[in-house]
Amino acid sequence: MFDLFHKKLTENISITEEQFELIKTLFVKKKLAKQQFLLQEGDICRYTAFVVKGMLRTYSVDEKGVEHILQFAQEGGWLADLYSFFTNEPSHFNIEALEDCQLLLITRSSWDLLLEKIPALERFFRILVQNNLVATQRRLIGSFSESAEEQYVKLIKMYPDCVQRVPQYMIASYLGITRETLSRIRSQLSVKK
Amino acid sequence: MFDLFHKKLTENISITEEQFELIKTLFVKKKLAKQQFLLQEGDICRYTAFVVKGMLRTYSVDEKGVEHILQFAQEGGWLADLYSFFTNEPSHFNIEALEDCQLLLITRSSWDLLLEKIPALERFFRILVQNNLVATQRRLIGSFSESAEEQYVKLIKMYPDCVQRVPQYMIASYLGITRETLSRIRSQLSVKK
DNA sequence: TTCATTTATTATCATAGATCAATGGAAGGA
DNA sequence: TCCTTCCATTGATCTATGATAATAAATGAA
Repeated sequence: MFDLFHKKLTENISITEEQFELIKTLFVKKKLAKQQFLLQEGDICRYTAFVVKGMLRTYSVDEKGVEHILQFAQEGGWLADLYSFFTNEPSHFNIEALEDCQLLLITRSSWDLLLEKIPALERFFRILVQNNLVATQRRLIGSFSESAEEQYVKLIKMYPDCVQRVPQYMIASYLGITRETLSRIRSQLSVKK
Repeated sequence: MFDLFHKKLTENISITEEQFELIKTLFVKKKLAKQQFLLQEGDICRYTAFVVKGMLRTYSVDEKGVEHILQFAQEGGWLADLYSFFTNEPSHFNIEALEDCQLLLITRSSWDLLLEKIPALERFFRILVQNNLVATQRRLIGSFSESAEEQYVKLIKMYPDCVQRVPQYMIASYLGITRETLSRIRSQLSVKK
């Protein structure tokens, strides 16, 4: 249960055995069945989640009712609406399990306590957020400078496993295009080969 | 010189007088004339900059030679290619002064030293990066769900001062549209009123 | 002030991707 | 197994924005 968790934590910072014991006590195990929600629009994001097993998506729904996927998270990844988590404002996002999931959750108050006891974790989360920022910036610039086909090809190369596990229409939503357009792109690509 | 800097630092964390003296010694004053570069594509990003006075843009140039603006920074803002700064990989971005600027720069080694001495700063930068992430996520989702006109109107509302100080074609580049399209949008908006 | 350069506007035409609609497959529940 | 629902594909339009080009306006240097 905690193997992957420990591995990910110690990739960027070093923590003692004792510290890890404390960390373990503050994270809560949680199972989520496929299609269940960890967070729903309008609710306050109470948890930051580490994914032990399974896959989830964070998405929002616009005024026309169209879904836009902000991110997928797989084993070893982290999930939360950080804005809502830190401000206690209602979230605009939904977090939904795409498969049966095992998660480790931490509340805001446990989080504060934890950082008080283990300041090194502050760095860990900064790096996490920073990597996320860099990836999001690249995605934004990519959406400006690349065609839908280029973005799709890049996505398959970067996250081949993720693309496998997720229905096409969610890939389309992640790329900011319609499922019809993605379908056309795919058929064009298969002709090219 | 350090007034705004001190104000911004103490907005999110508390630091002692003594600590602030240390911080001051590690930031270097730098003037940049309009059109000068703090960072050029291919170079390693050696500094994280705080903007005391003036305005700058971070942008990249795609294969077709088109510029895409990642962000503007004004008084009180921070600038760097974080990826390059932390990995020492060559940057894909340019950072250019749009006006005569006064900056406070810190190098990576000073930064490491500083965080060692004042761990609370780790939190400060996490919050900074986190706010940037939230803003970038919103911009990304906005580019999926809103028309160019909607995005432009929103931008004027959010950063009216910034839009004033910057030429139209850079606003267009920031929005991911051409200057011609922005021009059309503006003339349509002026008719509507 | 004048000239050169940069920036903004406007018009026309081209196109990537959206929208609407119909069909065929695949998957999950009874 | 059948049936329902969801998902992917394909075709026929439509539309927002891009590309190109010409001109006008603004800016800055001499």
